[in-house]
Amino acid sequence: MVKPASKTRKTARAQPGKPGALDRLRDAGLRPTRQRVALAALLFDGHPHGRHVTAEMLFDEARRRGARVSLATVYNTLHQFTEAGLLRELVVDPGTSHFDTNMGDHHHLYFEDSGELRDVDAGGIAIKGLPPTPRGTEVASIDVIVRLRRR
Amino acid sequence: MVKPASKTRKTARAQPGKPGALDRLRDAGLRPTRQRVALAALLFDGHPHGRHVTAEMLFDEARRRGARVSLATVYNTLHQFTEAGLLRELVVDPGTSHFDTNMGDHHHLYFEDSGELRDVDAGGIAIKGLPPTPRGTEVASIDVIVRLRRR
DNA sequence: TCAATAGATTAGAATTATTCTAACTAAAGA
DNA sequence: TCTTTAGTTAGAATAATTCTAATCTATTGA
Repeated sequence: MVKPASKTRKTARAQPGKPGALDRLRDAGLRPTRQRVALAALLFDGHPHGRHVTAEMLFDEARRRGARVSLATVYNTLHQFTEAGLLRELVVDPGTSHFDTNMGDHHHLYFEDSGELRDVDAGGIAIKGLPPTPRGTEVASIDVIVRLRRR
Repeated sequence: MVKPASKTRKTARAQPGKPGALDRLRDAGLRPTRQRVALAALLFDGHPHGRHVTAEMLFDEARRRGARVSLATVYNTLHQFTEAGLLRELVVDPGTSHFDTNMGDHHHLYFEDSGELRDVDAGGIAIKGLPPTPRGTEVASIDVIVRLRRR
C-alpha cells in the first residue's frame, strides 16, 4: 500500500539530506513529544540559512500555526535544545534572549533600530592581540557583536 | 569662617585630579540630587580602574552605606548616566544588565563560573575581515566578549 | 496484554528584572 | 515671595523567565 500525500501540510518540509525535526530530537536524546516536534519543525525546517528567535516570537508563531504549547514550554524547550547543542543562546538586547539555529562559527550584526540580527561567518575574521587565557580557564566562546545604527 | 572637616565620611574620596561626583553630575546636566550624588560617589570615587555593577548590586551597596534610595531610582539613574555618557551598558548575561564605569575603548572577559567581568583594553586588539558596513548604517559599537570557563 | 512504576515533560503559578507614571521636589521667572 | 514648569522619585504595574506540582509516556514485569 502506498502512503497518500497529506492533504494539509502544517510545517515546511525538511531540506533534502537534512534530518527532519523528529530525527533531530531522537539524535539529541530528547523525547519527540508533540510540542517539541512542532517547535523543532518551526525552527529548523525550511530555513537553510538559520534563524534567530525569541521565546515570545516562537510562541506566537506556534500559536498561529495552531500548535497547542504554553509559553513556559517554549522557554523550557529552547533551553533544552541549547543544552543539546541544537541552538545557541545570544544576548544582544537587555531584557530578552535570542536563540540562533546556526551552530557554525560565526558572529553577529545587530541593527539597533529594527532589532534585526544577521550572521557573519567567522571564516574570514581574525581577532589579534587578545591577552593570554587566564590560568585555570579555557575559552568557552568568543562573541563579537557589531552594533549598527541608521546613518 | 573655615569649613570644618566632616566627622564621618560615607563615601570614598574622589581621585586627585578627577572630578568628584557632584561635578560629574553638573557637567552631564543632571541635577545633583541626594540620590544621584550618593550613587555617583559609589560608582566613580575610589575606583581608578573602573567597575562593573548590576542595578541590584548598586542598590544593595547604597543601602548598606545608609543611602535612602529605591531600586527603581537605581535603575533610572543607571540609565540616565548611560545616556549622559558616564556609563556603558553591557549585556553578557541573559536576565541582567551590567553597567561599566570604564568609558574607554575596551572589551571584556567574562568568567562564566563566577560571573566576574574583566576589562581588556582595545588598544592592542585588531579585528580583521569584518564585512563592509551595510548601506545606510554606521557602526555604533563593537562588543567582544571572551567567555571563559574553569578548565 | 495490561498494570505498575519511574522518569521525563508540561504549563500554571511564582518569581525576578525592569519600566511606567502619579505624586513630589526643586529651580526659574514674575 | 508666590507661581509655574520641568525634573525626579519610588510604589505599582508589567515583562521576562523560572519553578514545581500534576500529567504524561516509556518501560518493565506479571
